[in-house]
Amino acid sequence: MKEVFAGGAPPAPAALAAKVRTLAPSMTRSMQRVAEAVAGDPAGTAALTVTGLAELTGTSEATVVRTARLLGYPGYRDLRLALAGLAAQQQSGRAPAVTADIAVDDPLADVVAKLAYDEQQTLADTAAGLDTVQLGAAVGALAAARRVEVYGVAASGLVAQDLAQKLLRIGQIAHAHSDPHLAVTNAVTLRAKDVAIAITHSGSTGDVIEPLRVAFEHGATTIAITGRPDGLVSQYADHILTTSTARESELRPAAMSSRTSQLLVVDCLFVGVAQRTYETAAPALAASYEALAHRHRR
Amino acid sequence: MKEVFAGGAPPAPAALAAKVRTLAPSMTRSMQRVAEAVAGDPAGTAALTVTGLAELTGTSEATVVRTARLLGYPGYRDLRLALAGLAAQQQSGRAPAVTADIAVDDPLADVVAKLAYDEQQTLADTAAGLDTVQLGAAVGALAAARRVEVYGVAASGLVAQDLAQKLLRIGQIAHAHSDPHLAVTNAVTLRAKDVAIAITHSGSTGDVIEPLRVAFEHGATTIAITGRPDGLVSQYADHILTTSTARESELRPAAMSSRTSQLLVVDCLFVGVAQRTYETAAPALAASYEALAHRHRR
DNA sequence: TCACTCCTGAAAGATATTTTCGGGGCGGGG
DNA sequence: CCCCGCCCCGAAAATATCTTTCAGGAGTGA
Repeated sequence: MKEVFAGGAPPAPAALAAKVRTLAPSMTRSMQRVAEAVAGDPAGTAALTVTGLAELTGTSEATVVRTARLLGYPGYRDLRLALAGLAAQQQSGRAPAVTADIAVDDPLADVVAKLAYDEQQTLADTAAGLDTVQLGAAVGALAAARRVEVYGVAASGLVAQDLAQKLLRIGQIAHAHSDPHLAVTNAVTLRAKDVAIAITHSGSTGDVIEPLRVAFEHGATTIAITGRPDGLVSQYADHILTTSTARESELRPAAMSSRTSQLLVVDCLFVGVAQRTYETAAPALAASYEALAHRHRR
Repeated sequence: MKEVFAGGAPPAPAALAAKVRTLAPSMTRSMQRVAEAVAGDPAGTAALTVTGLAELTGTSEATVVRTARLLGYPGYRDLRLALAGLAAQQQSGRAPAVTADIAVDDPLADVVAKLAYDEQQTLADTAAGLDTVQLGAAVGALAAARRVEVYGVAASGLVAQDLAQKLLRIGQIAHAHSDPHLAVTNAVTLRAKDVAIAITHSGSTGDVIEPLRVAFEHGATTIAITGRPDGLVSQYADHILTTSTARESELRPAAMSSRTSQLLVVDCLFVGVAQRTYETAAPALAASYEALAHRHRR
């Protein structure tokens, strides 16, 4: 039987604690015990059934239901839902501790939260700081490129590989180099219409600057992805894409956030190029997907 | 066979939307309808009984309960409580997620904004969905490991390298393998106290599963980082770390968000291990920083 | 086409919630 | 001081809701 709830009063979301105080005087003793338990530990009581809450407060199911009614809910079931909501709010509300640095004795849950938060922050900063004009120019150069070479070492080397992998999948000729000698050797062979990209957080990684310089001097279009646009690498870059830098700490090396930032830039480049060369990129993407399908079992 | 969902899986409050996306592929059609309704309108569905939700989605009560179970709750009742919590958070919290797909003719500024937003979302989902118990177990195994081998191909291969690089910097013996044959060859040499990690978004990449299986059978501790905890790879994993999956589109291949998610997990592992082995990790970090300093010019 | 597996929903079974109903405490009047 | 009546209270019945079982049936591979 569906009992239509009388008064137009919709259940209270967060005002529950207040309501308890307001109505407490008009409650009987046992109902007060129930209300008290509910207001004192929303999360805990939300996990209990009527019977459970009745036992906890030393009362009966009937009293629990009566209390729920008095608080403005159609029944205990609805009070319980409201409690769950309240608990969730309280839970999410007390999370501002994540702005702190990661400490040696932080529990893992905190580590996860802090890392996620920091990386989100890095992404926001990068997106805000990215010069879309420079990005557009870089995309244009890539889309028209005959061949693309990407230079990066260590953590940035992985980003370089990521970019090369992506460009390959949309039919571009792209390679990543992390061996500085081979990179220079490779750079010597570049000409106009070729594009060279250097990725370095510090902007002063010699092993990466050198091949970019060589490419630059041989007439290739050069792009730098760096966290220090005033760094040495910029001297040889036609287009400069700036990544953001987050504060680092002992347990959170700079490589972590710079990588996140660099990857976002790389993704933007990739999508930009894919848009510009959609006619060829789309089939290439589909084809590479198809070709790999049989490598997955079951 | 590793139990994927049983035991230590605590119900997820905010991770629900992410969990739906993660598990959707392994759901049957009717269960997907239920999951979709739940993820699409938490507040609305929280107000419904099993029967109501079954009718709304055109399925049966049994299917609704099955879906709740699959999502990690003991039954529908608990799913409903979680939904109420989620609804409350959305209500009080930030604006609803309005993620438009990236279109071919989006201006670059939009591309940047959308990509950044999507990746932030992915990070939040991953953090919310990460099982800290599993993470803790994985960290423990790594901290005590004599030797660590990481397997991954293509995009996941880069993540594997990233993890290996990081572990090396805190004095662990770690290597990444992307050549499947060499990986298997390597896996054969593993023993107890060694740790093998497989990284695969699909959970069914044969080239990565095979070395993990070999390592598993040779007594090494095995860890899987995957977006499909129900995938084949989990059979050979002692610990399973789940990455989140964002919906993908033509211009935004799955590799993009899965990589972001995987990297967060890797970072968490790294920091966790660094904490546990702080005595040796801190000097190692400092030393590697020092050793690279002269490679930066000016 | 057939056998097989696995999804699916109807209905039985188990729990949880709500309602009913009578016992009993407490205060006021006799 | 005792009796009466009011109303709070909880036990248990009644109802709603959730869970499990079971068998039909769709889809799939041989």
